[in-house]
Amino acid sequence: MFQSFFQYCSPLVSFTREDKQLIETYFSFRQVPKKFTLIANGKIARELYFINKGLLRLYYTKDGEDITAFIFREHLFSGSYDSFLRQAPSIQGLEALEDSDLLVITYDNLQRLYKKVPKMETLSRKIAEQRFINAQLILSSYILDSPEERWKKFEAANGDLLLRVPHHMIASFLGITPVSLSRIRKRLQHP
Amino acid sequence: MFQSFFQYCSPLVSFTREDKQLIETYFSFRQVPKKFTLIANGKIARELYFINKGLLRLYYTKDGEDITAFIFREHLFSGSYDSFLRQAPSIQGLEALEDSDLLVITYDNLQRLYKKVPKMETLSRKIAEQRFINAQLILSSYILDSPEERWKKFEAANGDLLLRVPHHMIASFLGITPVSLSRIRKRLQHP
DNA sequence: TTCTTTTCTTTACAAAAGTTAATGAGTTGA
DNA sequence: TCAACTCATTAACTTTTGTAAAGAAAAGAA
Repeated sequence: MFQSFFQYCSPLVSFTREDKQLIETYFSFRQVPKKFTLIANGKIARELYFINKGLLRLYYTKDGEDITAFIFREHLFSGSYDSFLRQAPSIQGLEALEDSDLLVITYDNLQRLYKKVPKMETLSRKIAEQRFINAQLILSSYILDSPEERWKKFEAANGDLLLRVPHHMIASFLGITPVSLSRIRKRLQHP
Repeated sequence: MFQSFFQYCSPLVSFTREDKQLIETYFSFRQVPKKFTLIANGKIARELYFINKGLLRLYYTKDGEDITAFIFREHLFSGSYDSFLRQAPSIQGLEALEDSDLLVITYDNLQRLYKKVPKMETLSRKIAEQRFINAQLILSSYILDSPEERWKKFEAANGDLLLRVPHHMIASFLGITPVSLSRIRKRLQHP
């Protein structure tokens, strides 16, 4: 149950056997079906999720349309961090794109865990840093690359997702319309 | 010298008098002139800067052109975080847009400080979280808003910078060309 | 299965931004 | 002071993307 979680942690902090046993008691396990909404836009994100199996999508809603902010794969932490960290209403929603198995920790439990296991603070700092670096990377791609280049990079890095996720969700993540994505794909097929 | 630094910290962590005195010894003071390069593209960022006075610009270079990634104001931490955190070559440069007064801490000193003052770990985590939230905010503006809307928001939030920073640097931050920014400004003047 | 919904692609047209180049105002520095 | 440079704006033209609508294929529900 916690195997891939501690595998994810091990390059970041070294927990003792006792640490691990304690940490496990602060998490709960949850299975959600495809299309299940974990965090609704406007609500406060009280939980963070480690994905054992499945796929979660973080999205904005604008003019009644969904715009993908990020797609989380298995063996990653996921959540509406912005809302979770500030404990303020979320401007993003989080939903399952596939039937998913999740490890869940609440905000309050995490704060308690910081006090019980100080190394959790280090883990949290490193995850926050990683997420920052990642956000920075995506942002730099928006700043530096054309939509076509962004598509190429996405395809190279996440080719498998193309079979698991509808293209219009990927298009909005790339900052373009499905129509434009279709044109780009056509352009690249017949160069 | 450290007044605005501890003022910045106080909502995040509460340092004791002894903490503060110790922390001060790990920083150094530096004055740099306008146009001074603090971190060159390709070098590893070994330092982080707290801006007592002045303005710093983080930028990418693509095809020989500068593209602004962020503009740091006084009373903020600044640096090429990506490079600093990973201690890997920077894909960004950092330069002074005005004569600036900086508090400087090195990577090694920061690691030592974590051990001496554990609360620094909490401060670092919270700063990383803030920076993540900020990157997220900028990214969501790229995803959700048109260039025209981004300009309006920038003007509303950072109107004072328009007098301190050349417009073409702001244009590249907004993801458009100076020509396009000029058109947008004209369009908004005569609606 | 059959029917409905979702997903993906295509077309034609409109709108916006990029590119290149020219102009003029304002600064900088020798 | 005067030449050189930087910066902002404008124009003409090209390229790209957005919008709206329609049809085909695939997936899901009754």
